[in-house]
Amino acid sequence: MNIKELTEIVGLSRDTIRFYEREGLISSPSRKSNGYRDYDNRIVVQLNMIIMAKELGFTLKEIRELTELLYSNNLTQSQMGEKLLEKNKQIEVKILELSKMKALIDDALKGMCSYKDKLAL
Amino acid sequence: MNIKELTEIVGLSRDTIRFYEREGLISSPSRKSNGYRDYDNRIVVQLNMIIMAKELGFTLKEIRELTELLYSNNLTQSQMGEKLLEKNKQIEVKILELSKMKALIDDALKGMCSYKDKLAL
DNA sequence: ATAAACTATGGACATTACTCCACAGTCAAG
DNA sequence: CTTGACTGTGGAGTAATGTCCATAGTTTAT
Repeated sequence: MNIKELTEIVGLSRDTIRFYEREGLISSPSRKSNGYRDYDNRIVVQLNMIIMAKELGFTLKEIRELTELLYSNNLTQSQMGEKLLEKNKQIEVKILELSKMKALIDDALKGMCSYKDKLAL
Repeated sequence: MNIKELTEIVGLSRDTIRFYEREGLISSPSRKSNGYRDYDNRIVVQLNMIIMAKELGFTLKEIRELTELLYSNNLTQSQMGEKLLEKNKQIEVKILELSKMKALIDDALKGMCSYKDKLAL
């Protein structure tokens, strides 16, 4: 598919997709005979992953590292396992922090009269 | 307390703290007679909240909105409730997305475990 | 009283992550 | 064959989020 169609599917701009390509977050797609980029369907999943990860506070650099990891062949199993475990731990921390924030807001909603005390201790 | 002590407690630089003050994420502390900022303990909780929220992908603008919300007096209960519910929904989405990412990584790790004899973790 | 460590301010600089622009080639419709 | 929508490239511009610097006043220890 052309880049236009891809932008409509994933909701990223042409420039952003090209930017991610330059930055190595996605691999360069094959080109048609006219030089146009020609994407296949796997790119959609990859870009949605990137969008999600960004919303969760991962930087592009971290995302690049993680995807390189998931697609890489030149790491030993133990190197990869180590890094994946590390990422997993990071994610667990984030989930915990979100739960805390959610509890805070839930509390605020529950007892809105005394909401200030929750934050200001 | 002076700003130096605060930087040591929360792990943010002097400049960052001053930046957050300029940006309205934290309110201006009172000053000593010599002009030095004089922080009380509540600032520690506030800054830790900000750090957490940032790690979770909230922008400073969003964080400012949320804290303004929590400290505001000029909102009706229903306006506030509405916004808090909205934030809560945002957080739930983030938790869901993190769970998805975790599942993905867990899968990758699981797949590797079929080769666990070779793993030296 | 001097040095070392701390504080203040305003403004310049840096990085990340886009976003826009100018200019040019390609393609499909009328 | 022209027009409009699409694509390509390289490079400039922008917003968010800090970070650094020059200059100057204050405090504490020796």
